[in-house]
Amino acid sequence: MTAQTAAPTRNTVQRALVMDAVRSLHGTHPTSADIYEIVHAEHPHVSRATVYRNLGVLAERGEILRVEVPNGADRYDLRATPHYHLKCQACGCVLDADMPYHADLADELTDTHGFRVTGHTILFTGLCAECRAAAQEAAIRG
Amino acid sequence: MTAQTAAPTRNTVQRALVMDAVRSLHGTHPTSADIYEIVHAEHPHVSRATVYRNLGVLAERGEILRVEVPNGADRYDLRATPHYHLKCQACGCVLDADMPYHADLADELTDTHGFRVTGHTILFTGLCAECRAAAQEAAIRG
DNA sequence: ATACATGCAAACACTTTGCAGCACA
DNA sequence: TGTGCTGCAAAGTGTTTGCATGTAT
Repeated sequence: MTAQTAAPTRNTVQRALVMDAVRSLHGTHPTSADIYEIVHAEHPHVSRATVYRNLGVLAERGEILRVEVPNGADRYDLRATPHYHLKCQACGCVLDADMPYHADLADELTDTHGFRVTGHTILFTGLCAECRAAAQEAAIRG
Repeated sequence: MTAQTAAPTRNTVQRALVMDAVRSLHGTHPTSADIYEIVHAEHPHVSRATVYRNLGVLAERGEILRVEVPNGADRYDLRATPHYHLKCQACGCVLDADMPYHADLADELTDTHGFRVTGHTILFTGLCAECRAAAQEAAIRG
């Protein structure tokens, strides 16, 4: 095992701005676009590429959590402990799931075909409260 | 409840070709690109849009299963019973997980915030056998 | 006959990248 | 003072859509 070279990082203003934006949007599972808008509103010179790059760096460092959503933009959050998510099929919003984390879920795998499992995600799908209400409205009107 | 209008579908040659391609690739979790290539090789006039549209129709009808993979192309398979998947972080390949389906997993949710859960997916991540071997090779060489 | 389906190309959403200049350590 | 970072724009990937034409029922 060679010495793990620490990821070289500089503390740039832009990086701090991205981190601040994520912090300020804590709990809303913002997309990179949301974060870009926050940062860009105050500092118009900051580019989208920089936001993406810094979100990547911060996620790699474990300072923020990247939630990869199928068929939708990646979302970010401060919460670094593993947990699951709910995604609305209608509006695409994402919520944290209030449910214990199954750290040993991979133990249930009977045959991994040589695969080395390092983690897992669970995504619940359905309709959020708002979209459920909207759907009901629409049903009533025919 | 108004009568559920059956999804109108015609049995076109193109639809059959897409279905055949999925069948022939059963077990490999092909992407839409894989399926398009198969179909297009034999029938060059078939367009990408048609393949996408038909994959959508077939998935909606339940004849095939759409596996939505975060940060990667959607994959399709014949197997219609719900099950979980393994995704290699290095090469992006997808395998079926040999693991019982937790039909009542959503019961563990203690607070759904008004969300009506209709389903869930579990995606295990890690390294497939091939990429594991490749990584080891690389480590030995330094 | 008439919708649904097709083919084409353009648009779309999200993300990455090449490159020249800048600035943190 | 050098390498990591930035901004810009362009390219890349995967998918959808507008529209005129075709075809299954």
